[in-house]
Amino acid sequence: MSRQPGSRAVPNPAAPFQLCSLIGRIRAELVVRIEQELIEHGFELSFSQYLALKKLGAEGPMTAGELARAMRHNPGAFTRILDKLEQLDYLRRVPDSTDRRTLRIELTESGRTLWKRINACGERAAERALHDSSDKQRAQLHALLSRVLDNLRAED
Amino acid sequence: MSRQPGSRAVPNPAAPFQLCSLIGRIRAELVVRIEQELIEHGFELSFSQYLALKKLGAEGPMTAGELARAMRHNPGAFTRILDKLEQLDYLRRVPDSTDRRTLRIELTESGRTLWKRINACGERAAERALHDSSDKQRAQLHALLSRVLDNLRAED
DNA sequence: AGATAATAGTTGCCTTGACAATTATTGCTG
DNA sequence: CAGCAATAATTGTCAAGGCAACTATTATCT
Repeated sequence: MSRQPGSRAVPNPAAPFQLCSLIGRIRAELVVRIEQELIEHGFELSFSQYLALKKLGAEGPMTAGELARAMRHNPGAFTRILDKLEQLDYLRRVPDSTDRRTLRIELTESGRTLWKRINACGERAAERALHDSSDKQRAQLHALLSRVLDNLRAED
Repeated sequence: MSRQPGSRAVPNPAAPFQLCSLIGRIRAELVVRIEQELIEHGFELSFSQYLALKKLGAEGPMTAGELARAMRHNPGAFTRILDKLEQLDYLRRVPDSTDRRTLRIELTESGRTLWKRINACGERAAERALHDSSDKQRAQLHALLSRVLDNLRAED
């Protein structure tokens, strides 16, 4: 093996900034870090379940469709995530009084306490990623990434 | 629906910079953009197949294991990706002369021409993401993200 | 009002990827 | 050199997610 895949990339002006590769790797590492944190603290949650609880806790009750769209998850797969979390008694599907098609998804009491604790797992992972970045650098990164996201979401 | 999930996040100093969420969304958007580009140009490739061809084209022949590790793919799943690409005649599994366990993965001629064309798809997606960023900003972003990645990869 | 379109959620089917076990080969150690 | 550990790739099995079809309910249009 003659290469060192883990080392910082050599400066290569021809390569037009491998944004996709960097983003992909960071995301993968973030996911495994958060999953590790969850396991180490005794929470048996998949990453998707973690995301759903996090969103619900942060933004309060919402309909299943809203939550699925917020997580960029298709409704079919999402139903099953809700099934599991409801079965574990972390959330409830409450029928809406005005529209009998929709379901209001609420955290239960144990879901709410769980949320606070898994939230800390995510923050530890983010802090690991950013521990040597100053507030100014974090703000820069946030601004640059936000613009990238907006560009990617813009219609043609 | 009272929220506008697509709008820029409100400035919330309490939230410790949602790095994970931003990265996740950017990655998801990048993937769908590249897949769109591939489809629009008539290439029927999955994102993983695209990544494998891209890596092979950029770095030349390597063993299956090296390629799998470079893509952070486990060997089992990777064998099947190779199966398909070999079946489509984009690459060859060449036995190594010195170690009969390893396979040297090479692009075929048609794989090489395909590589050049799909590479352009990826670059268009990246350019869309960064079109309004200056060279200096791109360099900043690259530096900040590289440090984030290094931090995440560091052992405890 | 009645027909039709649109929306919310669920289910079935299929593909993709993760993990463990397996086979073949090579390196190491006494 | 024999025996054992390590490595490369493949295969089987399973869970997660995407997509399309379906049901129930609500909105729209004439």
